[in-house]
Amino acid sequence: MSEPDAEWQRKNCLKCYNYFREQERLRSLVKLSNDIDIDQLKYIGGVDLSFPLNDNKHAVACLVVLDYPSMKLVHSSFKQVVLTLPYIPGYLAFREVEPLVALLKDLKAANPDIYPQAILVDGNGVLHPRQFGLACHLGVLSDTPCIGVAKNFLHIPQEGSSMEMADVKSRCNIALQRRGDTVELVGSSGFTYGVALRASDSAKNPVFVSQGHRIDLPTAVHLVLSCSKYKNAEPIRMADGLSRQYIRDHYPTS
DNA sequence: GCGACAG
DNA sequence: ATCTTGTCGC
Repeated sequence: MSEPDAEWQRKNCLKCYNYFREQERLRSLVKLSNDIDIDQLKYIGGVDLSFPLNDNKHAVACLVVLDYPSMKLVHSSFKQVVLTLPYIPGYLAFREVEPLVALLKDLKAANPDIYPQAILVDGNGVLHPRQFGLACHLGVLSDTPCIGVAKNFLHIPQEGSSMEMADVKSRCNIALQRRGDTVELVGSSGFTYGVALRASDSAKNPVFVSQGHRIDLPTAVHLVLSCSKYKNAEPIRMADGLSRQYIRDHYPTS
């Protein structure tokens, strides 16, 4: 069963708001060189949103800060969100980025000492049709180093067979044998979108790591791996779990 | 026209 | 994204 008016809604949103052009404008502000010195890293952030069941109007955004490298939780904050847009592949940031920027801004004002030197974002960075996913968007708007960590592969239309889902999957099945193994995601244009990373021995499926802002790819991969006990890196697992907990406690069961 | 598509 | 229990393996 498909959803005919989801398609209708998608096309109208794009026409009305020119999100495509907005991404192309902000893309020029992304910095792909490295600002992170892992030896000096003290705090690492994680962000995520959770949604109540049978409710497409509300969500809860969560920011966590963990001590590095102990991965102990040192901060968590939440923001309730009223959603205005549907989820559209390639335009996730327009649905999620604003509350995340607000949470970061509030933390910087209230407790600058624990403001994270880097943030892991649930979604993609430059692994994106216009090389400007949520992790880039959040990084640019907050001027904070960000890394995209996605649990699923986002299809990149114009980049040939090496970036097709079937091809990526088969390459991963062959190359990703144990924790730390990676597969490079390079398009026919020569652009490196990111890597598929096996973050734990027990998780067969990889995460997709890409540069968001002010970080290079090797540093990003190293950092994600060093935060990973399971498939999902601890900062993201924590933000995911706590925002879900918040939903349970603040919204009626449907 | 259909398919493919982070969360 | 969201629902859901136990269960298999180290």
